[in-house]
Amino acid sequence: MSYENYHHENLKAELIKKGLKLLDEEGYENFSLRKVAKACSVSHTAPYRHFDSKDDLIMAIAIEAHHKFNQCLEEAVNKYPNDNKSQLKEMGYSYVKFFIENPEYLRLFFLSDFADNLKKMNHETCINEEQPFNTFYKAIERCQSEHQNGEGDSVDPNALALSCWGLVHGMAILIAKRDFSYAGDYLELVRKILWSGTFLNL
Amino acid sequence: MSYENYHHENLKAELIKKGLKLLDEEGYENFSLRKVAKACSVSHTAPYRHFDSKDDLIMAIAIEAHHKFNQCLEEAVNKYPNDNKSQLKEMGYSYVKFFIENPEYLRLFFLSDFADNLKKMNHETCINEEQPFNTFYKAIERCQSEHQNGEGDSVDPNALALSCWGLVHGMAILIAKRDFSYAGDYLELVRKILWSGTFLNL
DNA sequence: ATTATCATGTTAACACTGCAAACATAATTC
DNA sequence: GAATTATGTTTGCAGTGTTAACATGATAAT
Repeated sequence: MSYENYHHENLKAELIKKGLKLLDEEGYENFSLRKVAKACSVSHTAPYRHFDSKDDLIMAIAIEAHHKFNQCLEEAVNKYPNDNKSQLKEMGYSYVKFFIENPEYLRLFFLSDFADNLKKMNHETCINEEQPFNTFYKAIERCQSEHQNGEGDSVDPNALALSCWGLVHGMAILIAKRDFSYAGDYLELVRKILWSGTFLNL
Repeated sequence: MSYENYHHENLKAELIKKGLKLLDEEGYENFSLRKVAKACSVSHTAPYRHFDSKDDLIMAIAIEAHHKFNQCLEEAVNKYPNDNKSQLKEMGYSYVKFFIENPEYLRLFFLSDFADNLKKMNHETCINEEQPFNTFYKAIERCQSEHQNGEGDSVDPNALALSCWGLVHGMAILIAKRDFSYAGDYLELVRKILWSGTFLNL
């Protein structure tokens, strides 16, 4: 009993898809609801049947993008099923690579106003998405416990997590935004840093 | 022969000042030329006598903010006139502290579209501002040369610079944007990380 | 000194934006 | 079959960046 084209079959999904594309192509500042609507061949207020506001649509787009990101990180983990340290290094590498390949996601993930809203919302609704970095965080925790077993010296777990995460996060941003200029292959440089023996005490 | 109030004495400076304040108070997304103009008690097109566009004004504001930032970093350097490593650590600390205290500058510095424009512009005009991180970068170079003298092992200078800068940059962003949640004193944690003996091979 | 020019402001108008209200019609429920 | 819901359109408003036409204070040229 398929009603092909009720009005638009599945406008909500298409808005997200075309929105993500628009964001990629024209940048965050040039993103507009009306353009997305036009891309879907629909009136400029139609999106309001599916999203409360512009930020609401952007949030949906961001969640979609987060899925890609999480998938990317999980693939890295699966490469080394039994080696926590290698997992973390590979994830750090994928982390940087992801934002080099999708620089527009940086703004989408971290620096739009909605980012705060996303945090609030998820507290109430979908806990799954609350920490898009769950995978990353867990790997750090695993390394922490492993490391603490090894020696008596108490390494502050928070310090380890922050420095670990901060390093890849910072490198990703510096490279993606081209604030750090380097003649060679950036990803190779990152790989060298992460795989060096002294990387963050690991 | 001072003509107090030709029309406005020094509107350009006031636009930058009030603009910076507006940016601080209402955030990047809520910043508008018309609000700045109103804050200066002037018509909404008056800014166009001093700035080509909205981005042009924002850029001027950003340069102003960069001055504050550079000053902050230089003060850190001056604390340890003869100790390169301590300089770098203190700068890293100030780096993070600055963005914790001025979170709105994160967007202004790194994630607005204008950031790219700023880079282009400075290539042509004011080279001084091209690298707002000159101070930071130089300190890294000094540490590099010092370290390389010590041992024969060749530490890739680029790797050292990227990991060093990336670490503080990433921590600053994670903390300022509250992506990294921690019960204690963030700055104390950062201090611990930077002053730990194994910090980035230094 | 008068005149022309420049600097700095204002007002009017345009296209674009997010958003709300009133309306239309397909789909679903009772 | 009637009432209700879901999804779309049209209309309208306030706010935005930007341009053009105009006014006038300040400065330079003659």
